[in-house]
Amino acid sequence: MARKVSRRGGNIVTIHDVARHVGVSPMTVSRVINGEKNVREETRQKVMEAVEALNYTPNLAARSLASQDSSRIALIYSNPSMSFLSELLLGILEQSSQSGCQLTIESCDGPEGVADVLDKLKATGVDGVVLPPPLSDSSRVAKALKDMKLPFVGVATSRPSPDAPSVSVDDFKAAFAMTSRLIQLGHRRIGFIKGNPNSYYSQLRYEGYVAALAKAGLMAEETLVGQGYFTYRSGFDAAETLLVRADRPTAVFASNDDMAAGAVATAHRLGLDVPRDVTIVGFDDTSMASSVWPELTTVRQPISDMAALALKLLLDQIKTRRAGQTYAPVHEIRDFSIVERQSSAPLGEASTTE
Amino acid sequence: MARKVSRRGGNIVTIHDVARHVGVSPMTVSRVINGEKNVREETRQKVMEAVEALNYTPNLAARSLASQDSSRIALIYSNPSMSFLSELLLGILEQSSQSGCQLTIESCDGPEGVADVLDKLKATGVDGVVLPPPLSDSSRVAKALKDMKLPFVGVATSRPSPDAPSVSVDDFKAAFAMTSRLIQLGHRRIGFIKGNPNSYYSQLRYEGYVAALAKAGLMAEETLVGQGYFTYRSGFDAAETLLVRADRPTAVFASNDDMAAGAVATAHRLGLDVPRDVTIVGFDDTSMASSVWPELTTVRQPISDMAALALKLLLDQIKTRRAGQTYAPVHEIRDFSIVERQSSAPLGEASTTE
DNA sequence: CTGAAAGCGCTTACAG
DNA sequence: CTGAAAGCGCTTACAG
Repeated sequence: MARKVSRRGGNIVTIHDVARHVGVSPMTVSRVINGEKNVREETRQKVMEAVEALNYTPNLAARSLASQDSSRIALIYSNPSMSFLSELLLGILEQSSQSGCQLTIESCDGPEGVADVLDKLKATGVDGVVLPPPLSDSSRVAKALKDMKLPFVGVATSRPSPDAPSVSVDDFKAAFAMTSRLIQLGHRRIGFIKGNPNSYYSQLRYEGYVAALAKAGLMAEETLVGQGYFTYRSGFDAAETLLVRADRPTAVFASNDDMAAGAVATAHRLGLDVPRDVTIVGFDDTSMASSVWPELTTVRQPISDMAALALKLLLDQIKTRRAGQTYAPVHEIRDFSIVERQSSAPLGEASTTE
Repeated sequence: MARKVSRRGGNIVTIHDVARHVGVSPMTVSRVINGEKNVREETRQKVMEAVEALNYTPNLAARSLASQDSSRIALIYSNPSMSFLSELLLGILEQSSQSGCQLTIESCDGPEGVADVLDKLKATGVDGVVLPPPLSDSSRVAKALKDMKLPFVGVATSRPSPDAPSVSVDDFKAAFAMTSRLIQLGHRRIGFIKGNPNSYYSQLRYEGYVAALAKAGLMAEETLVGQGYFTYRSGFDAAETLLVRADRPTAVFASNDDMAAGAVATAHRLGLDVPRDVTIVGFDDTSMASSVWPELTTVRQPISDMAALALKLLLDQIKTRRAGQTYAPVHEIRDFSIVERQSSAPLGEASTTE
C-alpha cells in the first residue's frame, strides 16, 4: 500500500524524520524552523542541514491546525482597472502562498455593494479583508468592517482608516514630482486628467499637480483639466476635449495609466504624434503602461510589493488580536519613482526615439 | 483566556458541536458534509439543519491534514497577455479557495525557462502544475513534467498532451466562425494578424480564418496577413503594414484582443475610423476588449471558467493517482461565442452606433 | 536549552 | 446506515 507516499511524489518527510536524522526531538526541529531563540547554535546548524538534506518542508495544514493559526483572507475589489488588479493579485498570491493563508476573492459594485459581500463572507467565515482602491478609501466600508470586528487592511489608500493598517504611496508627492518633471522638460501648458471624484487619492494627485504648477509660478487653468474616472474610455474622452483646441496643452498628465493609454489613443486619432506633438504621462506603472505604444512615462507604484506587505500586516493584526493584545495600526508609505519611457519628451524637441 | 475564540470572531463551531446538536456521531456529520451516500435521509436533513443553524464551516486545515489531501498547486506562466493572465487568475483563485488547495505562482521566460522553475518547485514541494499558453502548448514542457511525474493540466491548449487533462476551446472553429461572420457582414478583403508562430493555437486560428475564406470562395491573400506576437505592440505594428495600403482590407481579424487593441490604435493614428473605415475584431474577450474604445467585437473564450475547471481536473488527477489508480486524462472543450461590440460593422455602412 | 504529553478538527479504516 | 478508535503533522503549554 502506498499510504505513505507523499503529495510530492516521494515519501513524506515529516518533522519526525528530521528529528531522528539529527538525534533531537521534533520540538527542537520545530523551534529551529520557526526561528525561535532558545536553541543552541550548534543544534540549530545541524537541524538546518538535515532539513536541507532531507528536503523537508513543513506541512502547512498540520501547522495551521496545531497553531490554530489558519486564516481565511478575502480580497474584495470593486471595478478597479484590470491591470491594477492583476498586479495586486500577483503580490497577494505570492504572500498568501508564503504565509499559508487561504485566499478568497469577491467583487462588488462599489462601496454600496460591500454590505452584501460582507454578509456572505460572514456566513462563510473569514478572518480578514484586503481592500484595494476605491474601497480602501471608503469610510463607509471601513465602518462596516469595524462594526463586524473584522480586521482589514487598505492597499494604495490615501486616507487610511485609523483603525486599520495600510500601505500606500504619497500620491500628492508623486503627482507633484511628475508635474515638476514635465515642467523641467520645458512644458508650461500642462493638462491633467482627473480620476474618479469619489476617490480621495484622485483628489491628492490633482492637488500635487496644482502645487507643482504653483511652485513654478504657473496657474492651473481650468480648461486644461479634464474629468476622468480611471478608465481607458474616460481618458480617451477627456483627452479629446483637451487636445482638439488650438491652444492645446503640450503635455497631459493622466492620473492613471488606463486613462493615459486612452489619451494616447485620442492623440493618435487626432493626428498628433506622441511625444513629438504632445507628451502624455500616466500613474501606477501597471502592465498597461508598457503594453501600449509608445510605452508610457509614468509614476511607478510598486503595487505587487505593496499588496504583499498589506497582506502581511493584516496577518500580523489577526495574530495580535487572537493573542488578545490590541493592535496598533501601521501605516506604511512606500517610495514611488518616475519611470521615463517613450511617451514624454522635452518641449519642442522632435521625436528622435528610435 | 480566549483560547477557544475562533478565527471568525465567534466561538469555533466544530464538527463535534454539530454532532452533539443533532445527537449523532461526528462521523455521521462528516459523511453528510462530504456528500457520502450511506446516510439516512432523515439524519441527513437534521445534520444539514444543524450545520445551517450553527453556521458551521469545516476547518480546511484539519480536513486536508486528516485526509492527507492537501495539495500545493503551482501556476507557471510565461509572458502571456496580462489581461489574459488576470482572467485566468480570477478563475483559478475562485476554485482554489473552494477546493482548499494552496496556490503558488511562478513566472518564467518561455518554455526554456521552465526547467529552472521546476527545479525550484521540486525543492519546495508541489503536487501539480497548471499551464496556460504558451507553455501549455510546449511538448518540451510536457515532457519535463512527465519525467518528474508531476501531474499537470493545460488551459487553453490546442495541442493537449496525451498524458495530461486539458480545457480548451476549438480555436479553429472559433476563428472560422468569426471570419464567417465578417464575410456575412459583407467584408471580402479581410486581413488577419497572426499570433506567435511558436504557438499551435495561433496556427489553428489562422487556419480557421483561411478555411472560412475558402468556403466563401475567397483567397487568403498573403499581403493581407500580418505577423504578430500576441502583444499590443505587435498588433499595432502589423496593422500598420496592412492599413497604409491603398487597397487595405475593410476588416482585420487580430487573433487576440491585445493585438486587436493595438490595431485599433494604429487605425486611429492613420486617421481611420473604427468601424466606419475598417472593422477590427479580436479573440479571447479579455478585459482589454471592453476597456478599449471602440469596444472590441471578439471571440469569447470563458477563460475564468476554463481555468477553474482545469484546476478541478488537476485536483482529480492528483487524487486518483494518490489512490494508486491510473488516471485517464480528460480533454474538455468549452464553447466559445462571438460577442459583437462597437468595433465591427457591415461593409460600407456608416458608423451609426450611439 | 531541550523534551514528553496532549490536542488542533477532521477523516480513514474498521467494526457492527 | 452508524459509531469508536486511531492518526494526519504539527505546535502549545508545561516540565525539567
